Amino acid sequence: MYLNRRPGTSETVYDKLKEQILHLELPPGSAISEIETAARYEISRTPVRDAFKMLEREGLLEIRPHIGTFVSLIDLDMIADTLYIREVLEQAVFRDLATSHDNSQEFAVRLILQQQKDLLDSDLPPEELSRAFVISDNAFHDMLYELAGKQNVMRYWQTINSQYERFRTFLNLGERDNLQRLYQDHILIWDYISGREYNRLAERISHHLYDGFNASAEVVYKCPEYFVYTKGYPIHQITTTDVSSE
Amino acid sequence: MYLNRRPGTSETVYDKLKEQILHLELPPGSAISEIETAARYEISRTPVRDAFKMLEREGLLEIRPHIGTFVSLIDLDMIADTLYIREVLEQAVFRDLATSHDNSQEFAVRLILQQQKDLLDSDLPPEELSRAFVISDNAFHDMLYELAGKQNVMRYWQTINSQYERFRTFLNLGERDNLQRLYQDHILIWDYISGREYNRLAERISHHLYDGFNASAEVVYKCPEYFVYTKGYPIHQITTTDVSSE
DNA sequence: GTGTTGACACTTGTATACAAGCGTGCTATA
DNA sequence: TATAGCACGCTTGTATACAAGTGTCAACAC
Repeated sequence: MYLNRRPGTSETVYDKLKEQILHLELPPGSAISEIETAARYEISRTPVRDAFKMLEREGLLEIRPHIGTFVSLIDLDMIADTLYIREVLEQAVFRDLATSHDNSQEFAVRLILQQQKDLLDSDLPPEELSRAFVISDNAFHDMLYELAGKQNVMRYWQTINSQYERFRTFLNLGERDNLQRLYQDHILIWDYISGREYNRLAERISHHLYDGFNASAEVVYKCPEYFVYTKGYPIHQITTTDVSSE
Repeated sequence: MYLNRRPGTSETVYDKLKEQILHLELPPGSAISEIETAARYEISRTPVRDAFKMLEREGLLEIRPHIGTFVSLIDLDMIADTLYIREVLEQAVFRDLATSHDNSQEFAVRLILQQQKDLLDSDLPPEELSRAFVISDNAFHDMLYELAGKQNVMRYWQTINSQYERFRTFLNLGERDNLQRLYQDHILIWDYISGREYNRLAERISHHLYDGFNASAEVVYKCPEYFVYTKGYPIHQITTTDVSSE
């Protein structure tokens, strides 16, 4: 796709903004101005505009000409589609890996799994723990894709992954039990790959991906203004118009 | 992802440039200047730069700061990965469609297939024929994704599809036989969906996608300077350096 | 009191001037 | 003649001024 070029001003701003959006420090729906951002980083509007355009294409910003730029709402229907894509791809890639892998790859994988166990046994504060675990979680999946020789598949997927990533930081607010379940899933997934148990593998991958998503209803209701449904109906009535005529 | 906004200057330039790149009117490797492009469309550099940045993120342009901007080479390894992704996704989506569909959808699909038959029976010049057929081909696949309720999956895929699209215009230079085979595949694919013949369906999808790609070696050799391999080795030695020391 | 209208402040879109970096080719020198 | 060095022209990157469109709100007419 696109090579990582040397860190330019645009890229720096892009990275910082993206991190803030993904960590919900810039909450969905909030306004974000070019001029203000430029002033904050003490640069001109041009690189800020570049960064905004990139974030718009990833679906993280919504630029309304002559009106303003806003952090996009989290589209749950879009996340469902994204998860479907990942489910299908991951089942195929991991299946390929199970077919082709040899035991020489065991060590690298076990290393990451041990790291995750150590994290869970540590006494890190919830927020720090979840951040560290998400990183290690991604490393685990990256590793398996790489072992299967399908790094680019992972890379492609990441270009549409931003929405899901943001949703996940919303979920993982220190729920150590969830992280524990993810870790157990990782163990199982690797065991099934090693043992070439294709059916159980596919089933566990699906479960692993949708687990957090399906259990998200309650937490979504806590911040309904962050979310939107593209296909279906919003979870609460927009209150700007009167509905008495109905 | 990102909504289609009203046609702005940037988007217009983007569309025109993309079409030229995809149709190889701007050949891979050729230089393309911001100033020159701006002059050609009688606009300033700013919207041109926006368009360039977008095309860069799609992998169609390569912007080398302070050196120049070039139409990217066609990366055959990347295309292979893209095809893999499409193969996996399409097998899953079409399988879902086969499971859920009812006969009310028959008419719309048959309409497109009839259109393709008419195209093949017509006496259009090769280039026009292949262009029209590619459009109808995409419509066929779009339709099936839509019937399966997975429009977004198709949309996601299209964001990484540009490379393959460009490669396909390179292949389809009036090879009526190839188009005939594609049409036959479409007939079979729809028959297998209707008949819920899952295994044959998956097999035919793979065959359908890789058919043209695998038969491409000879045509690639005709324009080796258009192509590049990311993972493997180039198809011909770069002649800028002497290899006598080996 | 209510509805309309227009000025204003703010946004992003566009144009342009300037800065910075790279490559080429000429030139001077050994 | 060969080579080192420098100047120039080209590129994209950045900053900034201006254009154009939108929403707000206050003033005014009814």
